[in-house]
Amino acid sequence: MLELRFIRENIDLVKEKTARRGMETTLLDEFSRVDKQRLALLAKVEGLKNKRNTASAEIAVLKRGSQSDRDKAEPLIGEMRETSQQIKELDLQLDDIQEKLQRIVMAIPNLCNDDVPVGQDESENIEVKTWGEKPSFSFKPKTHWELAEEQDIVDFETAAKLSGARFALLKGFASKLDRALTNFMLDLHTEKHGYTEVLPPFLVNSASMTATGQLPKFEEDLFRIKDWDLYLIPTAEVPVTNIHRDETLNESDLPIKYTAFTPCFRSEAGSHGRDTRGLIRQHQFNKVELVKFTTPETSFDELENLLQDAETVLQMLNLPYRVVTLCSGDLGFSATKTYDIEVWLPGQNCYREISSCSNFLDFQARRGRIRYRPQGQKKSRLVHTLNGSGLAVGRTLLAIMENYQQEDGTIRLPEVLKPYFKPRFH
RNA sequence: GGAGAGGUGACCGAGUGGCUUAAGGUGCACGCCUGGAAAGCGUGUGUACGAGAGUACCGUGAGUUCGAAUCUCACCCUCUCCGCCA
Repeated sequence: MLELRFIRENIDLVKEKTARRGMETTLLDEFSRVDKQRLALLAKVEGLKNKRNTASAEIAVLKRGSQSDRDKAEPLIGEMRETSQQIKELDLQLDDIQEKLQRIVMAIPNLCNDDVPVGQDESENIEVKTWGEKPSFSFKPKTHWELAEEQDIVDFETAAKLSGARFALLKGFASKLDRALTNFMLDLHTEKHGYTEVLPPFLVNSASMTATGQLPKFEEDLFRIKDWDLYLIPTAEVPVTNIHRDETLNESDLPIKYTAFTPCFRSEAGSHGRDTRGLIRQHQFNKVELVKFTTPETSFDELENLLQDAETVLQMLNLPYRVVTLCSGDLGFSATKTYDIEVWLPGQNCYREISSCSNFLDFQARRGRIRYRPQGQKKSRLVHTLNGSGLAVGRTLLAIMENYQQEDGTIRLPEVLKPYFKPRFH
C-alpha cells in the first residue's frame, strides 16, 4: 500500500508508474474524487466531535457544582443529545466513504523502481548475467517427465486419482531427493548465510494475506478453507513476513533474516493449458524461502545479497542459470524490483524460473504496520521487506533430473547432496 | 467441547462512568556527574489522519450514555484445569 498523502500529492507520478505496468489508471481518478469527499466529511464530523467533547467537560464541571449549576447542565445535555445523533449519522457516511477509499488504495500497485526496464510482458525482461556451462550430451536429453516415467519416480496418474490435475506423487529416488534438497538449502542458508530457520503455519488468516498483498485483489489465486477465515499459503513469504506484523523492531536487530521451508499452494487460475506436463506448474510444491526486514537505506543492497544467496544454491549444485530483471509489465503487484533466476533445462531446451527475489520497499510494511525505531530517535519508521526463493524445491528437483541424466535414464546425484542422501534405501 | 482467569503504550503493569491530558516501572533519548564508563540524579519519550485547530485509538465489533479503558451484548485470542485426540 502506498501512503495516502503521497498518492494525493504525487497523483501524476503514481498514474504514470501504474501505466508503466500496463494497468488502468481510472482507479486513480476515482481516488482523487473519493479522497476529497472524505476530507470534507472528516472536517465536518471532527468539528461536531470537538463541540461534544468541549460540552462534556463543561457538564462534568457543572455536575460537581451546586444545585443551580447542576440545573444549568440540563439544557446542555439536551443539546448534546442532538449533536450526538448528527455525529452518529455522519460517522456512518464516513465509514462508507472510507471503505470505498480503502478498496481503491489497496488496489494500487507499488511504484516500480526507476531502473526497472519498461516493457509489457516477460519477453521484455532483461538478462543481467548467466552462470555455468550448459551440459552437452552424447544422446538426446529427455524431459523430466519422460525420465520420471521411465524410472518410476513420479506418478502423475495416481496423484490425479488422489487429487486431480496438477498434483504429483513422488516415489523413492524423487521423494528422497526432494527431502535432501530441502535440508541442503536450509543448512546452507542458516550455516553460511546467517538466516534464522522458522517453520510457520501453512494456513493463515485474511489479515496476513492482506498485509503481504495477496488480498483483496488476488483471492482467486488462493485456496480457501470452507467456513474458516483461513487460506493455504501460496508461499512462505506470507506467514514469515507477518511474523512482525503490528510490531516495532529495534534498529540494532536489523536486518532480520529468516529462511523457511513450506509447501506452497496455488490455484493457478487463469493458467489453464499452460505447462500441463511434468512438475513445472503444480497446485502444491515445496519451497525454501528467504525473507528479510531491513532499514530503507539498505534494502537495495540487501536485494543484491539475497539474490547472491539464492544463486549460491544453484552454483553449489552446478546447475547453469541466468538472472533477469523483470520489466515493468511482468513485475508483481507489491514489488518495486524483482530479479528472476532461471535454471537451464536441457530436456526442454529452455530456461525456466526457479527463484524470484524482490524488494517491496515499505509497501508490505505499511499494510502490516511493521516498523522499527532508528537508533537515537523517538519516531518510528516503516521497515523495508524483501523475499526470494532459495529455491523452489520441486523445480530444482526437475532441473537436477534433466541436467544430471545419463544415457540409461538414471540420474546422477550432485556431489553436495551426497551427505544428505542414503541411496541404498528406497 | 465444559469451567475459570485474562487481553491496556516499544515492554511490564495500575486503572469499575467525567482533573485519565492512561499512574508507576523498564527500555530508549538528551543533560548533569566521570579521565572514560557503570551506578545515581534531572528532563523528555505512543500511533494514525489533518495545513492547523483538532479528531480517533486501551483485543475486535455493536450497544447504553450528554460523556466509556471503565457498564451491557456478541465474537476473537492467550493462560489454567477437565474431557477428547496425533
